[in-house]
Amino acid sequence: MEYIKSVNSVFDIIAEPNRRAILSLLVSSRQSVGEIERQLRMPQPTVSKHLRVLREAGFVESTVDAQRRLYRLKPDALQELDAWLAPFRRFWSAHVDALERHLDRMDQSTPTKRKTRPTPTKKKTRRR
Amino acid sequence: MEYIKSVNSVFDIIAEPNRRAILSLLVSSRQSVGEIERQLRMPQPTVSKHLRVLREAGFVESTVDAQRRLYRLKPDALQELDAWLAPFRRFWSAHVDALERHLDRMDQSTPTKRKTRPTPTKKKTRRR
DNA sequence: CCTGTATATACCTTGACGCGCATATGAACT
DNA sequence: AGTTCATATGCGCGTCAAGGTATATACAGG
Repeated sequence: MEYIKSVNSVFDIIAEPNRRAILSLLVSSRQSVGEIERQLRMPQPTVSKHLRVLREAGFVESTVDAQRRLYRLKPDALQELDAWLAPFRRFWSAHVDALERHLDRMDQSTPTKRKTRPTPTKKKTRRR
Repeated sequence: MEYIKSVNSVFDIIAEPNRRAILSLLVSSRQSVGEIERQLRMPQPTVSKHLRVLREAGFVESTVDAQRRLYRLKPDALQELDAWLAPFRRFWSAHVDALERHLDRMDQSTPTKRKTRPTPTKKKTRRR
């Protein structure tokens, strides 16, 4: 009948590039299997298999539309990942703050070359 | 000499439970290899190999202290993951808002069974 | 009913990765 | 130098998951 799928954690799910592509596609709107197949240019069995994994892991859900199945994202799935990430977010934001303070001290101790950093208005996460 | 490790993306890195454990351990403070080995009860070669992967991927860096090597987190590494997550965060927060509005409407349309939801003071992320 | 379309599943192969074990490298100390 | 501690690396093995191909299921329309 059914074999035990050992793709357990959120991390295993999103480790697969094709699955990430599917998720990123579904975040904008719901899609049928054929639409995913064409947009991502991957063979249909591949799409179906990944969709099955995503479905059983609670990342997506499907509704039937005659022969088609429309897949859409389920909200909660990725929140576990977000939660895991939280401590690290605190960690690196602390470091960004330290860097900002350091640069601010640099700024006022070297009055040459102004205009390098505009006034730090809001505390914003720095792009890599 | 050196063989190319095909563990490329951030997602592959954190797909490994032991690596996640190491990262979670390092988020609080820097640790030596031996300390990691003992705290996580994993054989030393395993620790060293995972640390190598993490180091080459830019997640950690090491400083030498005599025979020991102290490993610490590098800030920026996980931000790529955070960035990838952003669209989904928008997606699910929209859904949480919709749910809240729905529940609020439920609340005032069914005056029976009060006390189930206390007054929605601040907009807080809902636990899974 | 038969045919085309849409999606799912079964089987097989292959390759990657993690582990265990042994060993190498290197530093400190006697 | 020899020994011990700390860490890194090389090798062989087993496992597991992804991909390809073929096939099954299911629905729609003539």
